[in-house]
Amino acid sequence: MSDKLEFTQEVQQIARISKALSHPVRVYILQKLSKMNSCCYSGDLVEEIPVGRSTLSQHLKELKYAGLIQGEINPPFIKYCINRKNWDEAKELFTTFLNDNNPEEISCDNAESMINKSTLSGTH
Amino acid sequence: MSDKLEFTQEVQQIARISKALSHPVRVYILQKLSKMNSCCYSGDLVEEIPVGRSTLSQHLKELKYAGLIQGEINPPFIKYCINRKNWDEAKELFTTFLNDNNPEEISCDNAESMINKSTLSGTH
DNA sequence: AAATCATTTCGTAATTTTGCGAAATATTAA
DNA sequence: TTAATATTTCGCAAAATTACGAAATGATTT
Repeated sequence: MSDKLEFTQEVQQIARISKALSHPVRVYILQKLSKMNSCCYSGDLVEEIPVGRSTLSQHLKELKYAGLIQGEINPPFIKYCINRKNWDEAKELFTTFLNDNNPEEISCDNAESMINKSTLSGTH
Repeated sequence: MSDKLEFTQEVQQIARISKALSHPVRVYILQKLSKMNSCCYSGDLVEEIPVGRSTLSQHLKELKYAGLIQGEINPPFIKYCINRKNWDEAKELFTTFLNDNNPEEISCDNAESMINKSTLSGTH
């Protein structure tokens, strides 16, 4: 009851992948690459994305680290592609996470003791 | 061709939601809340999650700001629930993003000029 | 060998995130 | 009114993220 828990692999993986998806540049790259069978030169990307070359390189590195993309070398160019296997795994992971709802079940302890509820506004 | 682009609403929204999902504590909370019709006291959560009360409060605030949860007041308790409407919107958004692949189509410019490709290892 | 080219790594700075304890807030109980 | 309770806000520190230009890397062309 009062034991702190270790997060499951699933929770940690979703957090890790979400972190990779937490920047517009990286979402854009993934959106583009996931739609193509082929790959993109970093040089092609830098022309359409409003960041410098070294910054783009960092974002690509992060996506590579997260396993979502992979590179292919053809010097002096480097092409990046979606890592289909991991992309499909991410797809599976998010689909489960987002759809595994049981809105009928009530599982929270003190759930029934709620009276006089008033909805909070969602301000910040 | 060389014009820098503004990111679409879709790309920005996915990045924003992903940021909210980019921490295990927040993923855990959402996983739990999305599975219940009811809500959770912050006090219930702090017993199972390995962070202090003020830190938990901050995570809840972020999820509230992202629109994924909402609070209900029953002083001195505050219950948090999933914001079903926005949760379903997020579901829709990610489903589209993750499944809108066209692995057959080749759309990258210099795509055909690749020879001698060798796969990069996914190290960091 | 020297120049060129695409990309990455390095060094650095600004900003954001994460975490905690102490203090503040707001309601209920004594 | 005072004490107790649950949660949030504040102040702060450590760490991570984001961004850029300059320098380094690695391969090709002259």
